[in-house]
Amino acid sequence: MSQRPTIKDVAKRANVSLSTVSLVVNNKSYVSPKTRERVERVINELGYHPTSSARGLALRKSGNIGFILTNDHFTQSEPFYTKIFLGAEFEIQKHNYYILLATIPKQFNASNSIPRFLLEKNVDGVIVAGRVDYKMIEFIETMGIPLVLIDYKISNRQYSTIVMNNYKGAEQAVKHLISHGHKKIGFIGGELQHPSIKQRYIGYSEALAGAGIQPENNWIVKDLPDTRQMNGYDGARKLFSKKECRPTAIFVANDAMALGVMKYCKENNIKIPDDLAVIGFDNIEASYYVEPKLTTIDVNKEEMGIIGVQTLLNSIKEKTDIVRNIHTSVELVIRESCNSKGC
Amino acid sequence: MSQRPTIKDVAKRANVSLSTVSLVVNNKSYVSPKTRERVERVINELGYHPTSSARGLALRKSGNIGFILTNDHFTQSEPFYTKIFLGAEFEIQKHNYYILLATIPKQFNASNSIPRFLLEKNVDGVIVAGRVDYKMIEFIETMGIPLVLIDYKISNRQYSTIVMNNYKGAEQAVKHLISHGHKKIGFIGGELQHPSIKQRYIGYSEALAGAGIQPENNWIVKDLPDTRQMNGYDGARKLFSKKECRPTAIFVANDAMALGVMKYCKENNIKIPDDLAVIGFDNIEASYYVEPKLTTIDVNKEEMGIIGVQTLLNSIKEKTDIVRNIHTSVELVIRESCNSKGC
DNA sequence: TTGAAAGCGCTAACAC
DNA sequence: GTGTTAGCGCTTTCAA
Repeated sequence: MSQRPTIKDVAKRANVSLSTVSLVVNNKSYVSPKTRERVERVINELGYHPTSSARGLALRKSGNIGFILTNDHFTQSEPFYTKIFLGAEFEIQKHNYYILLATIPKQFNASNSIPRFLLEKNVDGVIVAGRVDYKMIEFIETMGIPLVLIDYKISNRQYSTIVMNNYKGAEQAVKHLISHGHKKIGFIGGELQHPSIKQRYIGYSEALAGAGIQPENNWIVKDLPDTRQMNGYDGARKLFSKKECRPTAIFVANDAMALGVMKYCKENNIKIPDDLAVIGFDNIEASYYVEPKLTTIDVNKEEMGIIGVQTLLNSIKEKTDIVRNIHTSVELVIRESCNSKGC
Repeated sequence: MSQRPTIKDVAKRANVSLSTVSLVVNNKSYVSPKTRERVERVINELGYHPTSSARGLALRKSGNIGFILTNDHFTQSEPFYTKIFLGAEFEIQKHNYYILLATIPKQFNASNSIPRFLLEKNVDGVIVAGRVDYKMIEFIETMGIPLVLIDYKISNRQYSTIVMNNYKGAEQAVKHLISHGHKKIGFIGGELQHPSIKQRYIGYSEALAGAGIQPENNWIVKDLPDTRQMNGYDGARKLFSKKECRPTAIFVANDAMALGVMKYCKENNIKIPDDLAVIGFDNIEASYYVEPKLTTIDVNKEEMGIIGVQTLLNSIKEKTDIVRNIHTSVELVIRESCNSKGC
């Protein structure tokens, strides 16, 4: 089997030196049109292409970026992070890079959690998607590798970050409710420490304020341990335990909890959307096949991956340390859990 | 910023030669316990790791495999091929390889369809998922790169192939129908040239034969142009145009067409499952939120990716050209489109 | 058992 | 404008 041609073969055949070929291939410095033409002809004849590892070695660049997320995020059935990943894969191709994927345990452990591509200098930059152990971030930073975080924000530290526009999404949700005539609009949230949930709460509050509505305290449940479905259920129970001044609509901080709310309502004969309008956030897959289909805020996961790649590639190109914080678009998806009849 | 240590640094500090360090790192030949211990200590002190591009250059191996699929397969909303891809990503990590992804146009065009990683010697093997232009396959073959095809079979040529067990799936579907008391079981298929559809048809025929049932000609529609939903609709129309001897159940060669059948039935007041039992194939996402939910054959997409990786890695390791043909598991998913009431 | 040296294929000063 | 040369960091004969 014939070996593939090297730069040497091209040089020999074109009667020029290695460096001339290199110059032609990389469009560097000036090469006379004649020799350029000749070299190019030979390159085509031979089907020459530079070998990536040789070039990588000489340039100390790999042409790859790393994509890190935790195991559980990669394997969970709701394809949130995998969609971000696929969006990144989609975009990276246009830039002639490749993505190397590594999933790591939730708990950082220096001996086995460090992606091999970091150790082996096999990436020129890294995207971290979702919350990972902060030690991981620190490690990447000490290596001096450009870094972009997607759907994860670390307070008090300056990293480039891509997050969905939680504030705006919440605002849209609440405005939608208001436009349907609702005034008593509740909020069910999980851990407010979670930066996304916090922004959604702020969006909720300010949207109400903007409409001149002063929310009652017992419309709001924000002391839930986390954002899983069961907490939505519990939140609804808390909300409806008090008879007086019940909300007619609820903005739930994510779809998982919204599903819990719907379950509670079904069990307690509260009709959605007639007795109660419900609106979620995230547009998870389950949200479009519950009964009634859930109105929610769609998050463009692929876009987050695409913009993450663009942002990272920019910081690789620039040597300066510009920090960018980008909020990606969200969109109200109107389904059935909230209609005008209820007003 | 301190440069990362090289093999040279280790050698110097441990007072040995480069080659000794290399031997230790790679567990080659015999190194005296003393020096091995000393070298290993220094490696840990310095946090040394071999650089992938340097090693790749010396060994003429990249440590990567390529994953090729067509653009339309990558971007289509039904995540069939992306699930195969994610399964492959999941598996590859265990083997200390990386996957480089390339999507190519449906129509092969030598100037722009060839993944860069092939040209730049950046992969040690390739997985091709789904049907691609045969020229692509040929090109990979002439490069002498190990190849595995997933969900694509080329007749008359010997390649390692991973396909779902179409035959068995069809058999299970039909047996399920029979176990519900159905005897008049129809088949709606698309292009029988498609190897998967063909196998499903054979599975259907033999399952009937096994039960001593001789299918009528007008139970069977297999002259449809392709396997899209509208063809299922048309197929159902053909089937029901003849009044006499209608089937009481239909095995449809894929879910997309099954959805078309259901649409036809809804429009023509044929009740599923009471008037007609329907069973599909593929377990696409839509199949679990149609009304009624479709009983179907699940294809384990992730497993196809996992086994694809294992198979490819084996052929990379062996230098011999063993060809493997693997049929991955399928599973009957019982939902609502086919119950006992109808019998 | 270990070391010296050549080579993997490419880039980048620097010289001419 | 183009060639010479010295690396980039590693592996692998071949000697000792």
